[in-house]
Amino acid sequence: MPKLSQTATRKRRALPKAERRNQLIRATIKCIAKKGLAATTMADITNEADLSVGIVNLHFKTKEQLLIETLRFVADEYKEGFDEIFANDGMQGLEKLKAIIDYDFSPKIINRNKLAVWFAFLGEVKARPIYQKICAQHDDEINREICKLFSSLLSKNSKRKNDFELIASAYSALTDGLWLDILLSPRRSAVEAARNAAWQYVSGLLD
Amino acid sequence: MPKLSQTATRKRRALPKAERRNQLIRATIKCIAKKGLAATTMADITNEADLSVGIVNLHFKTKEQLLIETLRFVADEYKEGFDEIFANDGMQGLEKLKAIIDYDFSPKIINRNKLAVWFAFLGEVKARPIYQKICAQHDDEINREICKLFSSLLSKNSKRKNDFELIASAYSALTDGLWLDILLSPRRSAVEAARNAAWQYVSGLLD
DNA sequence: CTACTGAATGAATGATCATTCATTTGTTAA
DNA sequence: TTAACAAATGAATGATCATTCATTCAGTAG
Repeated sequence: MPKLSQTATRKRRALPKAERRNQLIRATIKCIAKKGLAATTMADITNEADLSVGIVNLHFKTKEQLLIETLRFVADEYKEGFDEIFANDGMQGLEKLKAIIDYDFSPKIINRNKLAVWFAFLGEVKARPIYQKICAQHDDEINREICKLFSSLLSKNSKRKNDFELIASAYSALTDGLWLDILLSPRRSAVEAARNAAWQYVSGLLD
Repeated sequence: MPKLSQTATRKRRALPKAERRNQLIRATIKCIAKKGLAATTMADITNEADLSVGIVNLHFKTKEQLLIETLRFVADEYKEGFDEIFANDGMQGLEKLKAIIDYDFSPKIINRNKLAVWFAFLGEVKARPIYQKICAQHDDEINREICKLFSSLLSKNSKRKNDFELIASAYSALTDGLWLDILLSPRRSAVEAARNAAWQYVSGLLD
């Protein structure tokens, strides 16, 4: 029986592969947030994780692979929470949209480290098709869901009935832009203001 | 009287300092768009400019300095066009806002190379205060102007009279998000759709 | 034409960094 | 307990890259 946990874990303890990988990914997130994508080295990451330099190449073939899986980790994590809301049949229409907005500006998502990682990778997208692919995959699915949601919400509104695609993409863009805002100016008030701005946009559409 | 100009410029021709600097900045923009911020080397830049490796350190002290001035170049260029519109007293209120939207999605601004550069630097902002400072400076001024504009536009609308700050920041975030969208998915239709989305947001506020 | 100035060059340098792999050590099955 | 395995280590390696600076050369003044 291994007694892991708090108690002065000795060095060199072997961990299940999945755990080590997660540990390294978490360290990578911290490093990218602290030093930027361009400047984080393997040594930074393994120091942060308190492990030896060779370990990344053991669990991920290369640095590039670790970076890719780090991006995937952040993207998947967002998507999971999103899917959970969408799969909840207890909520309908406006209620569901409200839940999405709450989620998008909840502490789980508005974590400056993860925002920094997300935008660090986005910044390289034009040059690295693989990053683009990872980001685009989720974006497409999310956009489809948001589109459906607005389509049903607006079906009764004769004036905006047919604009739901435009509105859905504006909504997504607004969210991205507000996240960027929060990353750029981390005032305490920014998150609340951003949530209000998103909500105001939505409620403005529905009256 | 020096006779510079067109005629079959031989190699090694000395150029006014400002011209060389611009040439190097333009080359840097191309390289960042092509290879990403993390991967562009001095050699890439000087190759692109068809000059020797030593020249960056001659005209800019360091690579970092060149990068900073490249960011400033892109930021200043946007700001200049923006200021021109705002300084034009021939336009008022809604007309001015329309001009801003047209500008924000005009070919001059929607240039994928420059968008790529812009977001590449934004992606490093959390780690590099100097980039953050350059971006924030313009953003603040622009936000103030947009705020004033919405304030006057909404003054007659009793329902939204007091929301102009929230609306202004939502508008700016929307624009950023739409730019990011265009960078990520360079469909031909994206620019038109983005302009429409921005315009729809604004017109929705005013009725 | 000659001498002078300073812009431009690019080979050389030294620093940084990802990756490798022989060795060490923890874990587990027998 | 021991043998076999697998995880982890970190010194060594080689590649990449920013920066330097002695040299070359274009342009200009005398």
